Amino acid sequence: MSEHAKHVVEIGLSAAIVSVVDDSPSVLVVHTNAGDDALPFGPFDPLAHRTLESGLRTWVGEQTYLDLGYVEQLYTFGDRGRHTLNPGENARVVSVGYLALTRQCGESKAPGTLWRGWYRFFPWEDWRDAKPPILDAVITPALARFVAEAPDKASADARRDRVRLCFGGKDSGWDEEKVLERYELLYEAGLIAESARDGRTARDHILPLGDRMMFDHRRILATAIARLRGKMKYRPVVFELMPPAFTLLELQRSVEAISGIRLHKQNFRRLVEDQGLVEGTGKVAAPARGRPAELFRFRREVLRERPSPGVRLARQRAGV
Amino acid sequence: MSEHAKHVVEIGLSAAIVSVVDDSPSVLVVHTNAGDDALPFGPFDPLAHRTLESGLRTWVGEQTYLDLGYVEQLYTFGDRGRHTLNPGENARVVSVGYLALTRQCGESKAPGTLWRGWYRFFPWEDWRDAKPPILDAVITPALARFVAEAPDKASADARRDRVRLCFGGKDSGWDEEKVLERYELLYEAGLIAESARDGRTARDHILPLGDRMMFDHRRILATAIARLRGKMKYRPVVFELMPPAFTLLELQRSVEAISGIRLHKQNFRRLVEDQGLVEGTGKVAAPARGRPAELFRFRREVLRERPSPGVRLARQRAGV
DNA sequence: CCTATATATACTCAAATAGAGCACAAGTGG
DNA sequence: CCACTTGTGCTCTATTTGAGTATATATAGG
Repeated sequence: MSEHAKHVVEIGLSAAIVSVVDDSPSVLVVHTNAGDDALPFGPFDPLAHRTLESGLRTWVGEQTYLDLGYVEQLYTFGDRGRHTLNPGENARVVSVGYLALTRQCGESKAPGTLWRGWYRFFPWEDWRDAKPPILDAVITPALARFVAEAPDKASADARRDRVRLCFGGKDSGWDEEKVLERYELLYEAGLIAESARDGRTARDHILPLGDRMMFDHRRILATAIARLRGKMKYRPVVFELMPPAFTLLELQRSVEAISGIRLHKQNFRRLVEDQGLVEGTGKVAAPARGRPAELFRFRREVLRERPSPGVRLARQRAGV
Repeated sequence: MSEHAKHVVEIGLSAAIVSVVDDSPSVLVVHTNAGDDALPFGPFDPLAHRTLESGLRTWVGEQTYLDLGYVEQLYTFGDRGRHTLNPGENARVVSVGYLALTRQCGESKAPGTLWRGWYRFFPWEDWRDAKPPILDAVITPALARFVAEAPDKASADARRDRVRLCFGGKDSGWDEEKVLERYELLYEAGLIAESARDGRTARDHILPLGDRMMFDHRRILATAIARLRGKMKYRPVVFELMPPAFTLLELQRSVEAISGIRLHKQNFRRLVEDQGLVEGTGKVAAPARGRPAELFRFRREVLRERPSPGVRLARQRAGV
């Protein structure tokens, strides 16, 4: 071994592979023996692959039979204690998280893997129907306790501000992009399963706040959701999740599914059409009920025309 | 060695440490024997450090005697051929790039390091005085050749669109955030020194387009500039580069230095003050010439009040 | 002292964008 | 036909952004 042996680590690649099925944004998970879901992950072999991304595409293709369309690097995590199976074990794994989008859905063809709606892991992130009840019922009181338990006043103030910025307050509303900030706050407040697993808090402090995942995979998924929610607005990435032809309502439902909020229908259409993101096909969809809608397709040309084409979110006020 | 030996790599941490001196955004570089500048970089020791960032902070502190304020991870590069010293050598280094901001400037106290204005590496990125002459003189004709040399029409169209999106065209203007896209285009078009070094193009194809750097460090720096130019707009990171008290013009000059464009003075002040980013100190600056300006300080409270406080760019039209 | 010049700061005005809603069209199932 | 559902066109207003005018306060030089 070389004198640099102590610096030697393994690179793990984790992928949040996302698809949208029936208005439900889903992520491909590996169901493990431990009971927890994990994101598909594999080692990076620097001899076999020229880039990290090509390494990722290869083993994802082999393991999941999926052909990834859009792939984007999220973040590289090196935290000890967040990636070890057993607390005693010395972690030498650095994991690079990726976001990948794919159109294919339905049952996963790979053994041991399945599609899971991502709000199972983040029930407080889905504001489409209403404010998620878990917020008032569980999270807000628990965070109020977290503020109250602060060692001194300055620390309490800081905690209070952080809670308000993450989860909104009287004046400030819900920011759907702060997925990671919210998860990290809950983790650091010692309220979720991973906090106890990583030895940050006592087991009886834990609340039932969504399903836990292996390693730091719930954190990677939070990063993925946040990135997708943000990116959607200035890059036409939603269309990676849509079939070749779709109605504007279907498109809107996908955007709503991802962002977790309801949009104003007319304004959504205006923004999408004014930006030249779609073009009509002339055909109409088979109407389940109601007036049949025109089928649209993505206009690839926008990528050349506009500097930052994306689906701006035209929020719909709650209760309308 | 374990059976995973083939997956074992070294992690290198590279940092673009940025400061602004006299309206010139600067980056700390290590002057190497090879003549090229390099970003400070060092190995990551997973046994000594719990996180990648703490590892970075430690050796940067040791090597440069700088106390880093703001630190942000940029991207993890694993490309073979972009990080090797010699083309024959088998790269087993994955480098994690970081952006760090620091107020301290003046001469660097660390031996072998010095501050360099970053536009030395990207002369086409500084539009403050005028459109950089290198664009019309060198870059535009070279890229026109790149388009003309495309193997077929579809490829030529794609190249033309890419050039226009990166460098602007008749209708679309200059997007100061596309630093990385522009660098990558020049690299892939085989026009810059690194392209030849990495064996992508012949040596006589290379044009004098800014100073080259070691490894993929110019790419990391491009990523850093792009990130900072973008982040500035929705996070108050500029203040990490400002002294405790400053005039609004000094603040504007710093923002202009980083973004590489001129701003509209009155609108800049309106945006900064309306957002509550600064508060007057009551004192006034010693006037070199002209009416003395009030000294302001950063209002830390905005971090608690506003969801995304940042310095919006109120562009000044060229020629005014 | 007066003027040219440079900077600071207040305020106005128009264009573009975003947010909310009304009205009506075109289908389905009873 | 009616109740209901979805689609589509259009209006109205508030806010934000982009650009410019006007005026205040300093220095330097004749």
